[in-house]
Amino acid sequence: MEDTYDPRSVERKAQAFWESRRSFHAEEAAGKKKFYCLSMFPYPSGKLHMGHVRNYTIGDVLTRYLRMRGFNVLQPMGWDAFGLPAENAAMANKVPPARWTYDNIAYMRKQLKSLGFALDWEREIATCSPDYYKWNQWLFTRMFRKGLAYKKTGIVNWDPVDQTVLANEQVIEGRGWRTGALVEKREIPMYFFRISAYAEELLKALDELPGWPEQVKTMQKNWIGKSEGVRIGFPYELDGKKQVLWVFTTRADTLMGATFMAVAAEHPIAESAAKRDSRVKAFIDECKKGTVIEAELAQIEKKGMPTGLSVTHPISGERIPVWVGNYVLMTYGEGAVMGVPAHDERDYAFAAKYGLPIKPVIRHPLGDKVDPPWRPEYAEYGTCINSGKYDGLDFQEAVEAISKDLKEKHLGEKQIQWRLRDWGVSRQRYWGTPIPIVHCPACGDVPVPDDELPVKLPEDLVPDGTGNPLAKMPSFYETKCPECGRAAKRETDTMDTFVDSSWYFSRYACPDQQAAMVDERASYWMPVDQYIGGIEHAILHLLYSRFFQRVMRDEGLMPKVAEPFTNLLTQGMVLAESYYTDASGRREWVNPADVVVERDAKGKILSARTKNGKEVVYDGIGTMSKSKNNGVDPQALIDKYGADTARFYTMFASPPTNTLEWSDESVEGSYRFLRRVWAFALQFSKGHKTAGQDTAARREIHATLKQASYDMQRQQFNTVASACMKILNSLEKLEDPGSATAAEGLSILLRLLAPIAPHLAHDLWIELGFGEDVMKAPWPEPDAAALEQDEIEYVVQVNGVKRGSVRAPKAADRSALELIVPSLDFVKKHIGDKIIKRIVIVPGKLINVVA
RNA sequence: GCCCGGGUGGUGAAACUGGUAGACACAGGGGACUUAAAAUCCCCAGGCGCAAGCCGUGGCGGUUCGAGUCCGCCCCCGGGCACCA
Repeated sequence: MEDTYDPRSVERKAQAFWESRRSFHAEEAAGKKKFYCLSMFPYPSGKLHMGHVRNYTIGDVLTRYLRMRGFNVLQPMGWDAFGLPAENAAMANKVPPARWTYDNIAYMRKQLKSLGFALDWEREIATCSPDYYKWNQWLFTRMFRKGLAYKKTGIVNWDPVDQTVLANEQVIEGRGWRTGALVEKREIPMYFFRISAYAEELLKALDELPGWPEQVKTMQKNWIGKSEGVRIGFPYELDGKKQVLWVFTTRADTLMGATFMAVAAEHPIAESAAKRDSRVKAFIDECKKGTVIEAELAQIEKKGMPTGLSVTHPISGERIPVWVGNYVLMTYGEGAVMGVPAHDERDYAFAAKYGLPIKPVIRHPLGDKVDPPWRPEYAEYGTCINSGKYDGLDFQEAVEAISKDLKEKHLGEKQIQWRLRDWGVSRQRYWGTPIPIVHCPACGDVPVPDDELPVKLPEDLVPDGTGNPLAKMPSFYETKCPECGRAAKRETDTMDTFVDSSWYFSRYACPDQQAAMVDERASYWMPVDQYIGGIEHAILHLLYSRFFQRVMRDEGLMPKVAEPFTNLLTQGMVLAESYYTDASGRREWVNPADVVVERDAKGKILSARTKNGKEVVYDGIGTMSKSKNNGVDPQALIDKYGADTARFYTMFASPPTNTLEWSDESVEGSYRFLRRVWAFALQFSKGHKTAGQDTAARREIHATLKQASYDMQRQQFNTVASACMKILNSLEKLEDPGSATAAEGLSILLRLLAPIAPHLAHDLWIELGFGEDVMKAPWPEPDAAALEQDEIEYVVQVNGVKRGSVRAPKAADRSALELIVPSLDFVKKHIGDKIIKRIVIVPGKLINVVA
């Protein structure tokens, strides 16, 4: 073997070995227990960033570990290849998105290969390939026929200058990112997936996912948002016609305290009021300005305007004024709420602002009155007061009584309301899956027949930022109706890229299948046993995937699989600082690698400039993203230290679920460790082999192994890496580096290291003659005999504070210890003349004397 | 604003079910080797204190023989909020 560790040649050798043996090729095998390990596929943005390296190393460590445990492992890789950045790049460089995307894929594939991930590359897929998106279209047509895909209007961000729909990301402080124009809301027809039809099942099934983090399940539960309440009708007359304004409330017990109604700007009642009252029209127009981004809407000042209309209270018969409120969402319930200012914080603020009456109807912990300022107690459940026949009822009784009375009047009944909205999938963009619908003047919306799929996306277009180029391309959209044969127009919208990522994991099982979306091989591999990806996907991607799996199940594909992911590991984000220049009024993001920062003693940034002296603005720390240009490219790291160091370091730096502020400062240490492993192996290989045993060292090594095995199972890889270091420390301290203990320790070390730094482990395993393939070696087991000890060192506390320790024979029981401890000098000293009340003993560990 | 996380030395972190706070490293200081440097090796190291000892896991309070770990309130940071992926 070489005298020094040369990662380049070690890694080349190992990768050639794996390639020549197709080591990572997975095949369905009936007898062996399968394990499908999957990391979220990357968007081919150009280069890998540290988030990818972390994500894929986590997956790789797991699969290599499970291989050693004897599982039939599948770990595939592919590309989430449709999306907005390709269009942005196209605009900037005048290169078609297809070309840009395929180039990026080629480069990133090379990077992934150089990291030595145990991936089955024979199953690679790219979602922008017609072979793949054909099945998006195929499933869409099934869903369309079943009514699971349907058309209605949706609200989008509209850039009035570029005459184009903007993604939320392209709206910066209420303005279009390219034009700077104030963004408007616009209603357009779109297709939706009826995910709401599965709301109940998606919610319930969360309870049967023990392998998912509680955190994620809670987020999904809240997102689906099941609430039980009452739908209440408030009758009114408009232009001589009797109508009813419907609201949903979870607080029907407060109905008698309703003093106003608030409707969304898009509500029909608001629109009809606008026709009569120019002030209402002006207010609604005002509401329609700005973005559709809910995070921003939630923070704007709550404003309203009376419509001049009033409705009748269904119980009391009182007249109640109807307002338009900018805080009422058309997308939740029926776009109207009843205002009960005495018992709802938002309604209170609204009523206080506009001088509307506040009528307390619930006895709260502070009494019967509601005086300013608002107190959270006002919203608590309590007994009804000032509510006529409902006085004295508690929450549940009041809801029952009121909903019963409303039902008799046909003005209400109990209802379940969901927060989850149907999934809008239409995008007015080019680089995505064409929606397979033909618009026929006679037949309406007609799905494209199976034998005409896929509707292929032309790959040579270059978008210019003024809308979807497909809509300007007659050769794409001019077609004939599949039903009547008359001239018709193809849909030019494409699908949300979340559609692509909602089922790709099943396609990996059978990427070559031309005749079907998936085949029986998917039933073998699915569900994914371990899914790994960023916590940022906790809701949308994971929920959509759970929905799609059920749609596919109900379509007869993989009939036994409802949940796509049995176990979920949510990787913490890799964060980096971001900087921009603001010279032209448009933000130009500067990569942190190109920024020189000056800090004060506390680490606060004093000034930041680019390497050529331009002042930049610090934008805080956040997730590595293409849009903020703050991704740290791992390539320099790999070039300098090799893949094993990059892998080892990312695992060592923190546990997988932690967010990680990237710093490559301490990479050196990981490299130094791998070099030391090499150096020790070299020393061992040159030394004389002896049968000598070192009991103390063996105990250390096996104790460390025991902990490392446990940590491996609970996926805490940073301490597995530490364990490798500890074992090497023990080995280096051995008096005889050729001893049997050294041989045993090395064989344990290399196997622990094999999942994390596989190239080095592979090479040394062969060089030292342990075998021909470390991946085929069994995972090491700690030897119970090596862990045996005759004496135990007890920590001794007095009143919970550590004062010393005492060695006692392993066999010493409680009464023996109780006898020894009070006579210890340091115990006597700290007890003084106090009386010992009790002695707490934690077996094998600790003794606490309480005085 | 709403929902979900996180906060431990100068830094990344460890401490599994409440039981020795800071394992393992990085950066740092000191030393050895070297003509010198790199590399390597050895030693030191939470803060205050000569020491005994005291303080210390974002802050305040609580439960407990004992709290980084459990409970309550607050502060700060990150993720998500439906068209970034």
